[in-house]
Amino acid sequence: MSDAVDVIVGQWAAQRPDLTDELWPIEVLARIQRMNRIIEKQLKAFVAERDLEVGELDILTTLRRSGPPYTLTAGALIPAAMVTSGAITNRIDRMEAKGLVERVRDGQDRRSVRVRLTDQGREVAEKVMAEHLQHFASLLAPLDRDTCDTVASALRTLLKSHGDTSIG
Amino acid sequence: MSDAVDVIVGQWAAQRPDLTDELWPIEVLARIQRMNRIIEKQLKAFVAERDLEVGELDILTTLRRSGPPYTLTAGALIPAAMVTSGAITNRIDRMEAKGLVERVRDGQDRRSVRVRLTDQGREVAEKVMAEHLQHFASLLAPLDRDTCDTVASALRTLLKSHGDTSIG
DNA sequence: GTTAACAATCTCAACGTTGAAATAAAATCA
DNA sequence: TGATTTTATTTCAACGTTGAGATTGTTAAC
Repeated sequence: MSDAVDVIVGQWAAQRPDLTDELWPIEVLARIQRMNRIIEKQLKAFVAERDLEVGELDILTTLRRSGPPYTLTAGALIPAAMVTSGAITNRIDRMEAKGLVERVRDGQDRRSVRVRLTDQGREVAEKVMAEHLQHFASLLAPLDRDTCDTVASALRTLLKSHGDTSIG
Repeated sequence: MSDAVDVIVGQWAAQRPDLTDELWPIEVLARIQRMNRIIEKQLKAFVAERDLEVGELDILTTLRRSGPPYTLTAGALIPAAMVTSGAITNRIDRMEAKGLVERVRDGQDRRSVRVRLTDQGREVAEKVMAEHLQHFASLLAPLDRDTCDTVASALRTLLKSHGDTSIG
């Protein structure tokens, strides 16, 4: 059976037979793009039920998994989230208003802003992360673990080749 | 060697050992998300060199691969692009201003808008698509064809399970 | 043939991100 | 010390998308 990308590739093969041998990258990359849209849509619904935004969940989990004292500089959050500095400032603003994080000026380097999970923020993070993992698992239901491992490994190779090797 | 997602998973395993067995979905889904950001960034640079937007390339290629007369209704473009109707309207507006497409009112159903590639639009599509495929291939350089096929197959299964089986 | 239900597109305000410029602090060097 | 460069964050206008509602046209029911 075919998915939407099979249809796309089939149309190209019919329209431009000369390109048939060069369509294979679409099979991978277009599927990553389409799957990403599905993930984002699912994630949006998931966080909406918990009064969060997708970007806020991102900050929440990044701070939680960094371990005590659940504090990172704004700058460290940029590569972790793969967004620009302006987006991080906005997210912290919103989360600070919600009481999930607080800004702490660094005594050593007053240019830096240390973003710290509040007690409430940590509570939310603990609860949401467990649910988030179950939700994520359900999205992968049709694949067995071996297949997931194979895909993960290939994507790791790809990400490394594009320099996505560190988050700080 | 490890990528950014390995670091993330490692942090979680250290912080929440009780969740260790449930982290595997991250290995796949976080990598899809991060790879998607890289694809989008690459694509943005690619189209910028050609005076296009990513969404415009999407419309351009969708119309081209639909075959003569290179015409689809606005509604048909929605599932193809996986965006909302408002986004399609905006894209068509911009592309019409650039002379890449034209709106043709359907004589049969005057609610419908048929979006047609202009001659210029088709010329751009032909040229850009070949370059686009080469660019896409270069993004997958570190993977061999068998691996690509395996990943594509797994993602196809995933997409089908989420109902992404048709584009119109 | 009129009314109601449905369908396709457009409108528009709200939203989050980008990217460049501004601000402010620290580090480097003369 | 003072001047310059570098670093960290914030600001802000522009941009594209979303999602709800408005608009316009079609189909179905009576």
